[in-house]
Amino acid sequence: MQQALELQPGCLWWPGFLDRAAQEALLADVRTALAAAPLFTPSMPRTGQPFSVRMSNFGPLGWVSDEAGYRYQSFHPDTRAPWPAMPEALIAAWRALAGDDAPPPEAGLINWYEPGTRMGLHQDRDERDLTAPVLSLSLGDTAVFRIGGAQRRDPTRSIRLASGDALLLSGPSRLAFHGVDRIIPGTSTLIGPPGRFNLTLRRVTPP
DNA sequence: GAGTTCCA
DNA sequence: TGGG
Repeated sequence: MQQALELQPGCLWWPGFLDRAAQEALLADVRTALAAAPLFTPSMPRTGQPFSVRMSNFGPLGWVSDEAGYRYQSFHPDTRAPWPAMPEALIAAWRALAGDDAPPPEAGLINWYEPGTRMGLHQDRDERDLTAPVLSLSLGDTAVFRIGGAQRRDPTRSIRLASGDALLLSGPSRLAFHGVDRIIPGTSTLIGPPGRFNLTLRRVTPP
């Protein structure tokens, strides 16, 4: 495995973690899942304003957001069907990068970024278990990703996450604010239409 | 509350 | 393009 870059304590970045063949295989898993659990448009709590990014999920629990709030639930908000199973390749990536003591992931959020979409600076803190790390895998066009500290006012830095890259938020960076400023169309030939899938693996409940 | 832009 |  490649050497990880530690952007800040607990934030590890593996550029090129997945080779092209592994990216293609994982993309096929994503497409299979989306055939059963189509992308949905989340909306903001209280206001109902839609996100620009569309989402789906793998695994027993999926992250959703609507006027009722942010939460994890076992079924698709539109179809009401259970989420597709977590692909073995994602479980293997978790085992390889999250650490031997991390309990298996329960949620595999699929975010689809088209050109012009973004994700504002936020913390991942809807999990009941905030000790397990969060693992992110990128497929397709490069994203301009921004990460700061555990407080919104903390300074931030920007990196470019390319197709096949892995990023882990653990320890002191588990609650780091982060977001996606934009994606850069035409930087990958993996998907076809311009855009980026981000797959985020999380443990939700205490083991 | 993960929505929204702008300035150097 | 980077920063905030």
